[in-house]
Amino acid sequence: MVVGVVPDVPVVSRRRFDYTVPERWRAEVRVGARVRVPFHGRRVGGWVTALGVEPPPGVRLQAITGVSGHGPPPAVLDLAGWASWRWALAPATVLRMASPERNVRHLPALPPSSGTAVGTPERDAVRTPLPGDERGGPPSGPPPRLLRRPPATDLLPLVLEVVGQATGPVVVLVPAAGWAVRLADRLRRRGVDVARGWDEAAAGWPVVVGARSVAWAPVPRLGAAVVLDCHDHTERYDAAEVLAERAARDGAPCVLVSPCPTAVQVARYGPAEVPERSAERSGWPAVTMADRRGADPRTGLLSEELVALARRRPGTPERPLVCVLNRTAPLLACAACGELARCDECGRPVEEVGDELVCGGCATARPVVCTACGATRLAVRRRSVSRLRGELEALLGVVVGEVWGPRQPVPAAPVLVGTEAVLHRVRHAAGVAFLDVDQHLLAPRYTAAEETLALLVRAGRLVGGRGDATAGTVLVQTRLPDHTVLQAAVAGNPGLVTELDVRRALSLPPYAALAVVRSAHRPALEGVEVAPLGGERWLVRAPDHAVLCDAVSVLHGGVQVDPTDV
DNA sequence: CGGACAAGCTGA
DNA sequence: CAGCTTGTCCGG
Repeated sequence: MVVGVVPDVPVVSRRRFDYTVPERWRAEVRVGARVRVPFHGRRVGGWVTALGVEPPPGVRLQAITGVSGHGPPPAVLDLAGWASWRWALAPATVLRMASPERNVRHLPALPPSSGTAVGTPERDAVRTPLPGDERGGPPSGPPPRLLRRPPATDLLPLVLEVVGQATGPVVVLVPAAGWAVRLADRLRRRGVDVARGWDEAAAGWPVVVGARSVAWAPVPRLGAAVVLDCHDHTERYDAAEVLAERAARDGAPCVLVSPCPTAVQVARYGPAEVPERSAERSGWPAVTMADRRGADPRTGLLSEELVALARRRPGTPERPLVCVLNRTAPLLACAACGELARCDECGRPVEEVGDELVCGGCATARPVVCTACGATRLAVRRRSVSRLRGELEALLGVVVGEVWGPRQPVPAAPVLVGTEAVLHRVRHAAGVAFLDVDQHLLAPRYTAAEETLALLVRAGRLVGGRGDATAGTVLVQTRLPDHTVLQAAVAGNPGLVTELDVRRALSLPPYAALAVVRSAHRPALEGVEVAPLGGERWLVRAPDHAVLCDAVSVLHGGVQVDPTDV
């Protein structure tokens, strides 16, 4: 018996290596199984991707040295092959995400209430080896649904509805592990059997709930997929897109929900199903703006509106007033009128280089003149974070705690100051104040507007929707009060964000597909546009992902597809 | 990735 | 030319 194995060594995992299987492991060696193999003088892990293969002539095969346990089922192996093409990742990198953290030798029994198994692992299927992006037409299922639901919506009824209608295992993808635990508990209280780990998912539990990696859950064939907060993006790949692709392959219904679907998702899945205007508005938080254009640069972060908010809604350690401030590059503002100095072409902040203002994004240069009032003196708007805490304490007369890192404990204080990470560390807030929301809006990334809206969504969850009488409020301090993201948040209407027009004008996704390649020399790629980004980084642009991914597939590493920091 | 081996550099 | 660094190749 000869099997094809993908070694758990990223650089060589695009190739398949063949091994013989000694008699004692034949029963355990399935497609997807984790095995140990001798490889180039050492032993490494690997995944069986094909059974009964014909080895190339003239190679003397070695035998596998063990079976570690279960691995991803055949459908997930195929999905991993697609994902490694789609995001230019080594197959081993993707397969690790699709494999259990600890070896799983035996699958547990199914829960008693679920009666019959909703999915049985395919034991002897013979699959095409990785990489394998040549796929047959998917079974026709319903098209994915993109639902826009405001931040304060309870999505349990929606999940229960999908679970109730599904004819196979349901995978629910949520944006964070804590959310997954809470949702799973609530589902169990409603009598739903939710898998507690990789092994139970593989055994055929009817519902699997989790963050990112649940997109790779070892379910042989999906009954349905649900993605909550589908706008939430991950670093190397998009888990929501993985799960949607998987549902399409299995002909399963897929529901993607978000308060603020991205422009790319609207282009891919069609316009979102939008709730009634007043219902959506009442699920968004009450957002007020503090226009800081006329503010003194030295007191620019401490507005009257902030003081009023602290008076009106004094925080408690359980429900603090949260102040968000990003520690990023300083911005330039007009010393006379306070207008931010931005690029005429693309609107991003500029830096002073010699006697010119140069755009950090498109490198367009212009003279040092304020476009609003014509003054020629600009002031650096740099923040001293340590000073801010003291100023807030003096101004508000209460203890102010700092939360800057993801690790340190959250201090028990009625007022907290931190970077946007603080929004992930607190569950409830009396109010959230973005002390300088322009830092987020003008971040040098084309997704800055969408990411800022997503931050306002997070803030909205902490304070509650304006339809709730006990809810808090969100304050945004800005010199860009006309920005569509802020207008949309104030109106509780994400439909006001006209991101697609901007993207079309600048040939950005979804009107193009982008990748960043790290290389000392200009990469020689066919059929795509290559432009230098500086610092050994190159921007690759193609009309769509198929062209882009095919082009960069000749490179062996240093490729990031769908980067946001360009 | 990491070992094997070849080609290139250095100092006596 | 030994002894070392750097580069290239390749794995079943």
